[in-house]
Amino acid sequence: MSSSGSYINSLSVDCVIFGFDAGDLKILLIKRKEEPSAGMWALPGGFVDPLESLDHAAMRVLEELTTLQNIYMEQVHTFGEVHRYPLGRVISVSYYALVKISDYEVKATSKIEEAVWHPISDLPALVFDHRIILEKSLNHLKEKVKFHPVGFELLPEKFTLTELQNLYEVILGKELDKRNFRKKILGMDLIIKTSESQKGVAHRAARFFRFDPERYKLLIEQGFNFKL
Amino acid sequence: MSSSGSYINSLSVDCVIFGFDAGDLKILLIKRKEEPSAGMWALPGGFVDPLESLDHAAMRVLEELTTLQNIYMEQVHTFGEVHRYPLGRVISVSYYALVKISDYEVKATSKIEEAVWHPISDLPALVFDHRIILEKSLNHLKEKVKFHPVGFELLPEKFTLTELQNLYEVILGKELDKRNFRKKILGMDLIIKTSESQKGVAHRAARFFRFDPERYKLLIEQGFNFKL
DNA sequence: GCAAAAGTGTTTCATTTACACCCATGT
DNA sequence: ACATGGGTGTAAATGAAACACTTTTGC
Repeated sequence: MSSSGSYINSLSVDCVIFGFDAGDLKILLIKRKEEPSAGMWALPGGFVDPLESLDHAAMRVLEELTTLQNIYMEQVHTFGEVHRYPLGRVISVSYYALVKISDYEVKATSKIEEAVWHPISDLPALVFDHRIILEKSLNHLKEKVKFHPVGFELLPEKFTLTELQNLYEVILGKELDKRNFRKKILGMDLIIKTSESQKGVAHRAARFFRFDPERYKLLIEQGFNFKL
Repeated sequence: MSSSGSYINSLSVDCVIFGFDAGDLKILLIKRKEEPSAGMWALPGGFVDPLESLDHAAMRVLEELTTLQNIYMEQVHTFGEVHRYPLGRVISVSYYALVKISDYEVKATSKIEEAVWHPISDLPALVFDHRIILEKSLNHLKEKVKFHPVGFELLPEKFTLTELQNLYEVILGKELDKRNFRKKILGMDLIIKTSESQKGVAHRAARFFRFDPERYKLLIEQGFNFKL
């Protein structure tokens, strides 16, 4: 074992921020303004302050960028290859976040850097090992949605069943049967029919539903397991 | 966002080393000889050297302790609460490892510290936040075994179906039906019947089986999904 | 009235669960 | 001969998958 001495390292967090819009899963990237790799696209990130936790640092990065709060966020993996960053050794703890783009677009005041949503099906080259970080988060998300109702974090408060189905189809990368999907999701008793419907659409208006987190907590306590 | 400056942190890895023996899931703990908390039980761990990756550091800690190599190991989570360690800020990246205790007991030359297997059902108090680190790894393991054939990493090369079933029962924390278990596991075509059987047991001798990793790779390529 | 998406049940098939007795070995 | 764990199949219930037509709305 090493002596009890400490080593100097830089510690950063990088955030993979997922959104869902126009039928596409997207992530928020910033265009770097500083060297190294100025002008290239990168995951939003920053150094961890000496007196903040990792979770706090990740939240801070996200809030500074989007002005959003109460975002679903989870640590994914820590990247510590010696030469992953060209100017010295930097350890990066990655987080992924799920945001409702509809909220974001209203409030965004991205102070620092140019932040743009990119569809995951068409991503630019990323700096350093950010592509790998992204892939790891994406895989994590794909596994997560199968057994936890996190998909709702990506949709507006009120959504149609078709929107929900599209979301799952995009994340899981496969088509789902409409009737089976509705049967299953409604049978779980997790989403509630609202009194509102779409307006001004050139077809039969779809009913809006909303997720019921209280009900979910209760079901969990009773041993319920979400399974898509 | 912070300026591009770096911050000084200590970075360590802590290993949750699982073993299975006498029908019990166990973890390997060391008795600390240094302050702080000398004499208390702790997860094996150590500082990350400036020129080694995180994975390398974790492997090194494990090999120094057990002299084992080619161990199944996986990063779980990074703990970064500001005051988790009393003498200063230390970030800890946790890993879990699965070892075959039967191998270990032959080769062990634990050089540094007293290392003892403790059944998870009866653990001593642990230093710092090691209890939380352990719990997180245990939960991770519980989820992992359901969908990945990692249980075999905890058993000897050759094992009986009853041993395998006991292992799963202990990890999952519930009883399994003998006939259904055998039907399912044999139906996957992942384990091979050897020509050997138990000897000297006071009942009908059980057949030994072994896991076939080549076969598993092949099945994976064909889209097979392990599911217990 | 036509284009476009919403909404709705039944049948078939696959998977999971429940369950009980005979077999081989050592003492 | 008895105690101990090894080994085996079938039937019922549950869950998953396949599948087509009617409804509502805007143009």
